Amino acid sequence: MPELPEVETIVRGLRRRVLGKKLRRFSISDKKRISKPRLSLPLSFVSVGRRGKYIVCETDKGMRCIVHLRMTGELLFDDQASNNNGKDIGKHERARFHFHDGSILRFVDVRRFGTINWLKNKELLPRLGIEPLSSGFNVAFLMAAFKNSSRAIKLALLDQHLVAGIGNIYADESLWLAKIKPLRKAGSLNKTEAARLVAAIKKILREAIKQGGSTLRDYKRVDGSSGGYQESHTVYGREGEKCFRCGVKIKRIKVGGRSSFFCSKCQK
DNA sequence: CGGTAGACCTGACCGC
DNA sequence: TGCGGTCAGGTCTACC
Repeated sequence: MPELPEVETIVRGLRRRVLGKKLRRFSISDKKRISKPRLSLPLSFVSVGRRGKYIVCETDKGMRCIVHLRMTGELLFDDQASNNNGKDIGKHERARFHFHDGSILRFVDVRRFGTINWLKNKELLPRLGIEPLSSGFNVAFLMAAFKNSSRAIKLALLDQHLVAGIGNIYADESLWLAKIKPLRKAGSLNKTEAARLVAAIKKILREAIKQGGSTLRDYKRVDGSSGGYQESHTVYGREGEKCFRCGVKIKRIKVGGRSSFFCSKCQK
């Protein structure tokens, strides 16, 4: 489900709600892909951050809690008063963080691909590429990273070891804005195109964060509300509809097995 | 190493 | 109403 903007939105929501709170219990109801920790409780979350699509919560007890939502994971915060009006989230709840003030944070995950790992501080996160919103992600970086690469540009953008956080939606949206076909060989971009792509990625990710991410199905903010950026999608999910730039119908193809939407006229 | 297909899961949706 | 096929914001492994 979530890509960088969705994960960033969740992280910002978590910061306001759980930072400094005392965790008194961590319970698991579906242990698949969730590590069974020996925690020294209570503990406090002293920071909540994001690396690529990972949520990283540091504690005051020398451990970090690393959450990856994969396709359908959600983190939903309930204070004592409201309970997110839980419909059927109980059915897919997989773990729960219980805080001293009675509030809880639920990990809900229909497809059960999501992961929660408690790591000692010295244990490393998976190796990840550059953050696309960092200053180091620039034309020089992209030209060097793509040099001699014969794979499709879209696949390069989805490679988390190269750039961390871009997924299927924002790859398509960025390529449309940069006027580059998803199947172009990554190594074939010239400097002008690389510059357009870098600018497009940053612009789209920033705007998507501003709108709280894209909700197509499962993704929700920690308060249960939906994101708004799906209203701004230019190509993703718009097969057969008119390109906002040139009016030609948006096409859908498979690239690396993933649905890819683009305009065959204005993306070169 | 690159490229690809399949695996991991559940549910929604579509056509018959 | 039911059945089968297809699809889904992600990533990992096996195999050519």
